[in-house]
Amino acid sequence: MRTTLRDVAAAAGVSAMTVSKVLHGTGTNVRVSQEKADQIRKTASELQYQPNDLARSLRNKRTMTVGVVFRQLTRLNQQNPYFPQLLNGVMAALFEQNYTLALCPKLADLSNNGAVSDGRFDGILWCRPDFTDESIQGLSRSSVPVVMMHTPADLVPGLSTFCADNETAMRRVVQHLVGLGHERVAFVIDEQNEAAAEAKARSEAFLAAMSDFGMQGEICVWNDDATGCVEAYVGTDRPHTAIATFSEAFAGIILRRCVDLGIQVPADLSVVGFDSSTFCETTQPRLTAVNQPVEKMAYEATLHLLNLIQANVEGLPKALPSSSIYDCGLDIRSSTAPPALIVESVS
Amino acid sequence: MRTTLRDVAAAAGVSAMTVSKVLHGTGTNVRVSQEKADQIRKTASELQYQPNDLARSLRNKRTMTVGVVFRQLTRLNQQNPYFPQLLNGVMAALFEQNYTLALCPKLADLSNNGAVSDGRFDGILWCRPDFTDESIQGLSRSSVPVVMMHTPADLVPGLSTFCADNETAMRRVVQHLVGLGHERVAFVIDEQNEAAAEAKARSEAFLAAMSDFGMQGEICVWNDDATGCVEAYVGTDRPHTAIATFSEAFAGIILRRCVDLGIQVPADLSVVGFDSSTFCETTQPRLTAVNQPVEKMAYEATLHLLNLIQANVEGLPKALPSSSIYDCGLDIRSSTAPPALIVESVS
DNA sequence: TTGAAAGCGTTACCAT
DNA sequence: ATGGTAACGCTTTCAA
Repeated sequence: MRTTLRDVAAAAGVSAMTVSKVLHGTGTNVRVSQEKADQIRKTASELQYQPNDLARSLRNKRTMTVGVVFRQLTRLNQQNPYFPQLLNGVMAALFEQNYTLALCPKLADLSNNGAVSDGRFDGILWCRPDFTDESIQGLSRSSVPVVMMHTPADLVPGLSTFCADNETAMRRVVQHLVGLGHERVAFVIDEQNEAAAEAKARSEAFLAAMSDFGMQGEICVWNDDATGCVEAYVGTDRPHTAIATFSEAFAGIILRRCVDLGIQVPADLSVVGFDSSTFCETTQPRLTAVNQPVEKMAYEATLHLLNLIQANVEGLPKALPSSSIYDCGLDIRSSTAPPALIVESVS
Repeated sequence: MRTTLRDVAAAAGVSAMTVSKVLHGTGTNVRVSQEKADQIRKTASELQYQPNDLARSLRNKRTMTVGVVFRQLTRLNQQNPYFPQLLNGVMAALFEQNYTLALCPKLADLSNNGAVSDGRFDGILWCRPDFTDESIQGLSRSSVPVVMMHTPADLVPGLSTFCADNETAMRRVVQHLVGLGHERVAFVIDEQNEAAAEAKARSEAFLAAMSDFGMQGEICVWNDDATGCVEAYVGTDRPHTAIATFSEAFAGIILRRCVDLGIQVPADLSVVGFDSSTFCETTQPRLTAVNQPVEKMAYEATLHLLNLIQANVEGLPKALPSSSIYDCGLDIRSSTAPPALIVESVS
């Protein structure tokens, strides 16, 4: 049996609330004599009293814990630096304010229908942007603050969003590729990300940018092991001379695929990734990629969440949701070059 | 005001406990008619009822959350793969059993004196092996299961430990270096890890192994930016021809330091790291290192913890603590070589 | 098959 | 300056 506040109170010959005041000192209105306070602390220590945080949280409606729901439970590894970057930002913001970080894949289960607020968390950072209409509803009804990462503005009513400027980013990609002389360009999405909110945003931005240059882009969805590479690019009559991808990690997979299939990058095919981390320096060839400041975004999103929580606690009225858009530059490396030869001109 | 179980009960015209049974169905002994059950579920959904997990956990004494206390709050990055590896193992074990992972630097605060069990966690994985006598006491008194990583057996009475076989590992390091012809070898610990439980273990193992070869090893503690390199290794009259380090990350720092100072590795100095991850492939030169299976250890330690939790829940008697020792091979790469020239023979 | 009441451990309010 | 009482939201006896 664990010792409770009451045990301490009994042992010290005072009431439970006196002990509570002394040990957790919320009270301004309640004063305890120094003498008694010392006695209580001594007794608590002798009895090895451990306050039950669950009970405290239940009363205080405060857990000092933030839940992070991530898109996909991937392993942390060099091939996919996105998740570590995200966590770095979140941890930096959380830990300096003594919050606990909870990783809960269970919440990400969409069968939950966005049932997100169950008292365990003071706030939620939602990094899983593929949702259904149902989960969108659930999210916007949440009784605890929710902040969305990688979500275009106004997709989820009432919630603040932190998102890349996909329009400008894709425009830069297209500009770069077209500037190199490419005319047949595809935007390739890995199956895993097909349902992501940003997949739509980037696809549309890509098509629009291509169209502005008087060209027609193509959207492809490929299997997670880039089977599409095999299907479409064996032989010399390749449908595109350049492809942009939804993620850095997927671009990496494609590069390896190209090696397998004897496709020369960038001579035969130019490849552009999304998210430009140190990983891009390690690929063969080094990967040209859109530079999304994931860590910064995560840090600022978390900070924003903490502010919302604070406002919530202080009973302030709900602030209006904000949309933060992050400009993303294009880091040009070695995986893009002019098309080697015009196999067939577009007339 | 959030809707509670009672609101649902009132709306459905039944009692609170009936609702509880229907929605969380613990009861074998209590039966509710299908009709009423459906009605209750319908009402709950209409009212957007969200069970409060805090209250449930308080009653059930179960949070389905495991706290991970780590040694040092470092950023996740390529230069220090230890933490990602650890998390991979922990997550794999936890998430497949639907547990939530909590990262709580607050608990790591030693001022806590090992006050570790506050109801929020069903169990704790302690990856912060530098502790005081006081915290050791606190840990072994914990009312929830605690499993120790990186802790030599029998250091904390009553707790299961998962630890590298430091003795064999250091012996292998010494054997390799001595085999190459080195006679003046140091084991270098970064300040940050000076208090780690394994620092002592590895130091002693190193000295013993050296002694077995009839040589006297030296233990050095260096500043985290390897200032020791500057102090001791500028000029040609270097005290050692080879150094082994406490960690892979620190070895990386030393390698960069050597570049700054014009020390050739491995010609002037051989360097051996601890923990052999992909990082060792990226250093210049590639780093010879002890191969500690961090992810595997973390996975198995977490699994063990979950078993302890399960036993705890089922009211089984406390199992005897176990000590798991992991054999660590030496991955020989390019940072070790025979000493270039004997500057001064040892008589 | 169902309900009432008592608690889990803590804290807030209102007395004294 | 201190104590009694109620409540946070849920579940578990026990009784009907």
